[in-house]
Amino acid sequence: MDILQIIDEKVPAALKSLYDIDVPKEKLIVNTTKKEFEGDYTVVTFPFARDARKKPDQIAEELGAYLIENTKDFTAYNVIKGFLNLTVSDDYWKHFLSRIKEDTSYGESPKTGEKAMVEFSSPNTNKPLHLGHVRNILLGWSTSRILEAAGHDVVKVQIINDRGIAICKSMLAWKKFGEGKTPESEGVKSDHFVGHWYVVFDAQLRGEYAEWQKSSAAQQLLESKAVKPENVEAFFKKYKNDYFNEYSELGAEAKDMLLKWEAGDKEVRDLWRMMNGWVYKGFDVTYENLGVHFDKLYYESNTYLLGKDIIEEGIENGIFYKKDDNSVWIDLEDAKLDHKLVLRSDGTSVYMTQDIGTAKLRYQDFGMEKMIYVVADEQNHHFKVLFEILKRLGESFADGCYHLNYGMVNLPSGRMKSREGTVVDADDLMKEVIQEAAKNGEAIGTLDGVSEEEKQKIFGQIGLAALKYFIIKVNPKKSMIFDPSESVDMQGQTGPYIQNAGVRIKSILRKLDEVDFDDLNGYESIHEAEKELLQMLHAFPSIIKEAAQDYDPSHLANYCYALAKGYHKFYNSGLSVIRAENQEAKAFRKALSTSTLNVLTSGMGLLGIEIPERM
RNA sequence: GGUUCCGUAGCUCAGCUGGAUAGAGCAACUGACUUCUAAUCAGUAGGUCGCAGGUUCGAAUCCUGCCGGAAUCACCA
Repeated sequence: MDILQIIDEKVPAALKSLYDIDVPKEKLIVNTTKKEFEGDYTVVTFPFARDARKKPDQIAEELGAYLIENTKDFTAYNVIKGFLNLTVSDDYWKHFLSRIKEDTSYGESPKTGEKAMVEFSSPNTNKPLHLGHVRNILLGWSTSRILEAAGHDVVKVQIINDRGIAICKSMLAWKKFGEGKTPESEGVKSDHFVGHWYVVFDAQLRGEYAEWQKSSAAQQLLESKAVKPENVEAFFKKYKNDYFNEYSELGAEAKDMLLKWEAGDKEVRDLWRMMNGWVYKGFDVTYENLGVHFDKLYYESNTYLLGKDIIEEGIENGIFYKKDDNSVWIDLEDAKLDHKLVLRSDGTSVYMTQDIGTAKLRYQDFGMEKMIYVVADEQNHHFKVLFEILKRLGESFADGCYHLNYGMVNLPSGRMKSREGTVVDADDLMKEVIQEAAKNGEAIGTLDGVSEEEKQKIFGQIGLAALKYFIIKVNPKKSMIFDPSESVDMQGQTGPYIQNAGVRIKSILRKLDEVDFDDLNGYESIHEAEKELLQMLHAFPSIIKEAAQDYDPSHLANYCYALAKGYHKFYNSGLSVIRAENQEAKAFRKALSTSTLNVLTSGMGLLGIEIPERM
């Protein structure tokens, strides 16, 4: 039985027997004992003092004595200022180690049968993926894996924003200026090729806008708005969107294209299919390189009309109301969310309408109990409203909806801006970290005998580990500063550091001769470095549960680092595995090393990080 | 202005439902490789946990108010 369960049961029983008091669960605080004190687990006795009408020190003393007396799993205790430090028997630890040493699924919970859907990535199809997507994808992917490990059935989906004005801009620019060029003809990765035309469009538009600013129409506008000369520049900067909609020729053409698309115009649809095809082909490569995939893709072009019928129905049920101008709203004031428009006065839908419809469609497709949206925190409000509406519509999964919001990724120089060309491209980024890993690897020279192909694979694993870990170790809620030079760090609290612990173990296991695992039961006196590892290994299942419950992979990332650090420490502590003092020690340390490797492999695997054979 | 999130070492971050003297990494400095992979380890130095109150045996953690930063509050997507 799990030692923490034993404490959970025995301590209340002891208090009942000693003082005839009943302690509620939340008053029982158990921590791992701090390094500077003797013991493994600590019970805090302050919360019992009032009911027991005794001093904490005395309670701790009596409780400790009782536990030693009545359980075989504790061998010693000490009391310091109301803290009862318990020492767990070596036998318990040896049994624990025997149990997990060959269990590669250690840490996973049994299947709950509960179905969870995770939506992540969900890019627009007008340009390649960038650093912001990378954070999103890594969060979504690892959260999916963690939920699986916690026993859920997980469906990984994305909604691809494949229609709208943005893609029309790329399409229009290619049509006008592309001269029939293709990704193949230019030798460019196909999503980057499409992104190029988006940039071209913006450049053309800016040129057109600059010209227009000198026109009489522009001057008239300035006069009518009474813009002062010193404010002209700022005014035009802000006015750009209005210009696009009201004056721009290119804007008119793009909007015309969008209308034609909606009308199903064959030429526009063909162009759209071709350019989106290019984008998907490029995305596939990026996803593959990142090591992620999806179970089901939803396309906005198929879902953007969904939800209208739900709104119509909701009007009849009094959930929505219609204004005089025919627009449809929902009153969410009692949920402190104001009123929200769900259908425009011309009857067309907005984002919210579509999301309501898509949610329902997904429920029809999969019948999930949980629905996790991995979307940046700029949309917090949107999701609050969405979930509230789903609740009022009586959707069964509404309570299981969760917005996994994460903060923006900024550069040391500030926000990424596409206009200023500071957007960090996902493909470039991966290439850079892998190059850095290769540079370091060649310098260290540990792979000198390895084939070139194998080397490239390993450098890829190391580089990606550095990048992924750098991003995933940060609490999602926090906006993060992404310093490219730090993201390629391979020392200290990094992915490669953790990989290195695993690689060390693999190297030892390769060289280790046959050992009878049963011998570990005869091992005497577990050392401190070994004990620390055991305690950390012991905590693994609860770390996964916690990460799943909080939808926070960073817990797991930090845990993996602590475990790797523990192993490096053990490794350097003079306790040799191969040259262990006897067979018992060898068996014990082999089991300890194997277990650590298994947990590192599982834990890092849940983060989407592999541990290479050597490095 | 309303709402939400954030503020911990020079920098990047941990710190679980309140628990012992607030921890890591980077950068700086000192040491350890004919050793089981030194992408490692041991050590030195670095702090008014934004500020002020409150709750209590105990607060970085919970509550309130300020200060500073971010996001959002569209008949945009």
